[in-house]
Amino acid sequence: MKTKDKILRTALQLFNEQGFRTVTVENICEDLGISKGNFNYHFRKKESLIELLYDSMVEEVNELISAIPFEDAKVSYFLQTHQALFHIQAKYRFFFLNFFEILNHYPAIKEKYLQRYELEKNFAHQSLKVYMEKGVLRKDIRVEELDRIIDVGYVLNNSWAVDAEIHFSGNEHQKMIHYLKLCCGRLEPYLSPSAKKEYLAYFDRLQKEMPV
Amino acid sequence: MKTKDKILRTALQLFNEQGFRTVTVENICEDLGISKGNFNYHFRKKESLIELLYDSMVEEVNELISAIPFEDAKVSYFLQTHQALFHIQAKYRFFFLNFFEILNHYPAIKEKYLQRYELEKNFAHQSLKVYMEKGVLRKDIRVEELDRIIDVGYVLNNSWAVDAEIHFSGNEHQKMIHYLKLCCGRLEPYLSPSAKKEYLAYFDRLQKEMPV
DNA sequence: TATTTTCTAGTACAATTGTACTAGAAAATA
DNA sequence: TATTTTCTAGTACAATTGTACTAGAAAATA
Repeated sequence: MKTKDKILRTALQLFNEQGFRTVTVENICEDLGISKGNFNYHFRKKESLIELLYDSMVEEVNELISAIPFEDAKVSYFLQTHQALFHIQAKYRFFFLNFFEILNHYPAIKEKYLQRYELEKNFAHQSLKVYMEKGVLRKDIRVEELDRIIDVGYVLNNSWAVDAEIHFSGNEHQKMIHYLKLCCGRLEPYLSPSAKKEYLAYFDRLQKEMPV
Repeated sequence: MKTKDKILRTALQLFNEQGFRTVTVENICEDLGISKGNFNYHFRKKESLIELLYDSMVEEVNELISAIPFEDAKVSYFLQTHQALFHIQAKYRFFFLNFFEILNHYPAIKEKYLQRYELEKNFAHQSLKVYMEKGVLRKDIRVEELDRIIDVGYVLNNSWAVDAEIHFSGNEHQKMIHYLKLCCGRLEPYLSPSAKKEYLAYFDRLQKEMPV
């Protein structure tokens, strides 16, 4: 592995553990056993670390989204996608732990983020519409309620990691299940009976997959 | 107003605007037109600013909670209390903008926070139980769903301010309505018919109160 | 092999920041 | 009025941090 990649990997790890503000360039170098000069050769600015890591995350999310099967709408796909998304978010959790501060300090990242936000919101709207048409969701959901479901989803996706860091003490698998339920459960009262069965079955299965 | 209070007020304002990490002691002194030495006389540590501000917030929340009328359960009380809570949170929003970082850097605050968390969670459980008994909420809500409603409420309460800062552009009143709906709307599908009417009427009224 | 490019360590330094300390003004109290 | 307490400004300084720069090693290329 090249030094540049090692730096990125170590930075990500330390950022996730301590928050990006607390971690200094020197911490990263120390942890990695290289000199500050070496770091400086690969990254002139500390900022570029954050931006590169953000870009990596976005790339992973993009790959995930483009792989969603659209033809047949199933709750389990919804849950599966969210599960995968949560894994990516956990991998880059420093970004969510310092959400406001990062967006405030790195205008380039904020702009990218806001662009994605628009795209993803449209995407969510379309998805839910398809779900209603295909009978996964009840058809009598008011537009206002649908909007709220989407908005809440966004807030929860951006903040579950903080809650997990502060409150959750359990293994990674349990954490995943807990927050998946937390975020996706908002659909529960709107699911059609068959979809609700599928929903509950998904989590039963997930619970059994639990690694001892 | 005493210098000490002026410092607290200015600090709060700057923290809310720029995040507590960005704001230096010097910024506060400059904004206030006093010397660093003066600041240092009133507050030996920058930390104590944060802790005092946190305590003020908790005190205001405590007053609010202790004033909740318990005898007759009504949705509008639930909404009213949340509205008041949101005002307090907006007043001290720096705390929520830098939630993870503050809890991570100030163990004293984290401990206080976690203690409150337990208390408030029990409180929420009791409240919802009363609501179910008195027919505000449907009586067939599963325990798991009830837990989720409470957990989601907590996450949303702690993170709506960040979302507002990043995404919302409107006046304070509109902001309040938007995020009140966002957070409290999760009860909507569980409300009894009469309570749902009350719920919708509350927001209709709120919308009309709108200051031009 | 000779030359160029890539990489690493080490040093230096400016900028930032919190806070300790001193001197004396202003206010309160005896 | 004399004395004590509270408050303010100003200076000094240590600690932290990011990054520029130099010298030379290591690797790649001609």
